[in-house]
Amino acid sequence: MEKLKTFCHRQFIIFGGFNFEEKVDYLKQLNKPQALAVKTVEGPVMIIAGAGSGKTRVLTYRIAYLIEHGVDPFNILALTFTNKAAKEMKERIAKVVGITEARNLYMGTFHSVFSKILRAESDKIGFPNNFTIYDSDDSKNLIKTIIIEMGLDDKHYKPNMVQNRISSSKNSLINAIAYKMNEEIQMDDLEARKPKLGAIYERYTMRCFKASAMDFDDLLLKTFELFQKYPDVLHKYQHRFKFVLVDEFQDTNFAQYSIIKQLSALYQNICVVGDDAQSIYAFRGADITNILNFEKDYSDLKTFKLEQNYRSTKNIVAAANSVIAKNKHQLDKSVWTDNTEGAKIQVIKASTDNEEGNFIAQSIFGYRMNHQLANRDFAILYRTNVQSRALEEALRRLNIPYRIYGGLSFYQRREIKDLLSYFRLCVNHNDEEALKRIINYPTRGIGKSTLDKIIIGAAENDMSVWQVLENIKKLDINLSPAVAKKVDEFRQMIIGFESIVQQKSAFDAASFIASSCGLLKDLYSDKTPEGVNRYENVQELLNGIKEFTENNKDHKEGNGLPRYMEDIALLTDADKDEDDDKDRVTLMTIHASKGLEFPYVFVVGLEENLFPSQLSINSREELEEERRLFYVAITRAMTQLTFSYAQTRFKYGNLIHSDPSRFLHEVDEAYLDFSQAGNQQRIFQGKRMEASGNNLNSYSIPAHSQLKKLSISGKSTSIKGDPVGSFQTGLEVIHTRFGKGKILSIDGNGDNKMATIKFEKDGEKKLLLKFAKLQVVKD
DNA sequence: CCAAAGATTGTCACA
DNA sequence: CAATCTTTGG
Repeated sequence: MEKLKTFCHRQFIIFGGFNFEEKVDYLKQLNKPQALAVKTVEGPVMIIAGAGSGKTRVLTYRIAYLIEHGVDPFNILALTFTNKAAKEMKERIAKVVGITEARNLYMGTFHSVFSKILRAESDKIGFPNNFTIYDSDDSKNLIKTIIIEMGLDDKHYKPNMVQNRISSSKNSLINAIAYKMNEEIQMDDLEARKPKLGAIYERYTMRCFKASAMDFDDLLLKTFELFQKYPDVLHKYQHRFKFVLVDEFQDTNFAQYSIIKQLSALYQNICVVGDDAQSIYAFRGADITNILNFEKDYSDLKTFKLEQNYRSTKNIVAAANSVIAKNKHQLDKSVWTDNTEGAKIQVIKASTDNEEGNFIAQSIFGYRMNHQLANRDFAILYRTNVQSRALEEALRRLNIPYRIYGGLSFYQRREIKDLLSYFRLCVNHNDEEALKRIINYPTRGIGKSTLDKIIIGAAENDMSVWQVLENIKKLDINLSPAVAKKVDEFRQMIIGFESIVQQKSAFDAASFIASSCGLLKDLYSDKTPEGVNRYENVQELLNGIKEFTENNKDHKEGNGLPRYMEDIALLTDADKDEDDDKDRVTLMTIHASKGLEFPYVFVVGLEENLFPSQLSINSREELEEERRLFYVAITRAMTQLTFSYAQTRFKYGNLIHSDPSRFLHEVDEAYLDFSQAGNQQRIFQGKRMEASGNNLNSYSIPAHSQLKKLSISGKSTSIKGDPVGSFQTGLEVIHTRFGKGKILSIDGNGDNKMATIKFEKDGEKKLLLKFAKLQVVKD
């Protein structure tokens, strides 16, 4: 319980250190709106909580307040956005009301809470209680196989697109039947020349059912359907959860909102906490209008606004406000702070992504020295995960320890998924995706054509894939006896594993399976660095299982592998607690940083087409979401904020040029400090000229291959340097594309200086010296 | 059926 | 670039 997360460290010391005697005082620690929000416990309540306004504190104390006023923790449901948030809040509540009380709270993410309910009520919806939860890779694979099976072109029906379509339908509570019956949707699909989407959706649903599997979205959709179809079940949970609290309400989607409404319909003790300015998951179906609907759905709603920011300096708060003011769609609210003025936001300009990394690493090094800071005081936030690489290299060069959150999840790594697939298949034989993954890994002579035959056999006989294996001799699916024998051996191996799983602890079963299926040996024999790494990852997984086994020795539901699998299906690596006491710089995406705070924050890659993302600049809504994301990034910082951008950056192996992000211009200049930004001012001027009709777009050269070639040839100075002045008439030069040529004349000034060059091959060309990247021929 | 070489393609955030 | 899919020769 004492093991605290690095980021909440500070907050915890300030607000969390209550013991039992002190607990009476906690209300005095709250400001007026906070105290009201805590004490108004009956009826529907909405708390609009600005960034850093003590939202978690309010939620924590509200729950503590409920418990102290006689509410049984057993009757409280608190839904959070991440497992980690749930765990942390539980720890904080335990500090106030004691561990025994806190333990009975029902707290978790929507997905984890509803998966538990679905397992408990699985018979109602025709699923076994050991159903598998497909992650998005599993469902994408399945969708892809279905598209191919149906004889459709996967270039036209792109699996990713189909998956998104199905996912957003589910998030809007539209199941396959409703999808096919909805005329509007059918028209849309017809217009998009994708009339088979409904059929794919239907088949996908059927296949998941056959495999006893649910995807993430099913956990919501099926919970809703369960409650809708079985009023008695709903009634049970309504009585059970007399008080419902929802954190990060701005990020709930329609399905989640609908379930909350179902659950709280009887007592109406529903409290939602959120900030419309921090809604950053619309892409995943989150719907800001839930906040507006909430007012409509509950006429006696009481709304509280938390507007005092306790986290950041005046400068940071003001900068954030100046940015978010650009958004049209938002609730009326003004965040302010009593904190000190603080330093201005530093703006760093770098010529390349690598240089950006170096600047930031140096900057961290400098701050740390001058202000006696720890590594954990720093966070580097970026828009996309790929950006972490240059930063990592730079930090490593300066020996600054760091920790990356996100990226490829531990549980998504190939070797981990392989081993987990064995476990999954033991727990649920019908798990088609798990079976496909391991039936021939490690190789045992069951190739693609055999697998295809089995899958077709399953479809033709209306069976699960496993059932085909069970009846391999009876069914005539055209397998040679030798191959059929191999398949049967595989089946028997899994059955053998299953009996171990039933008898032994999770760790004993897991390590037995890992070694006897041949996976460990296969990885061990691979001595490449990646192979060694994979082996270590598997060991790490096994260590995790060992820990689980130890921790659950006395658990009433045992410490076997099936329970472990339920536990981890919905974990992300943000939930893995490891090395938290190590002092490291944090690297993460802005999305992952939501809810966290750091004294020193770097927001990097502030470039057009990166942040805001290229895919978001076409619609006002998407751009506003990007802006909210920027707002989230700014408001993570407590004392010092730094922005940075690079003029060139590698993307898919090509060097591309970038303009500074429009968001940089949206921050009121009064809060920015350009002294580190080189000729930043000139760039702003350039932008203005461009806007006023001068069409010479000097800051967006397309991704010329010349740039790349030149930088390889070692003349990187010419990218950021200023070679424009050194050319004169008569000089022999080499151009990377046009080859050798002679300068005939030069005209124009400064950045617009243009040379007329006669090339040996291509004749006369007029080139802007700034971009031509000419090399002088030396005799 | 398999491994290795070659071609293709994604192209943003996450439970 | 890197992950994934397809082709090819054994």
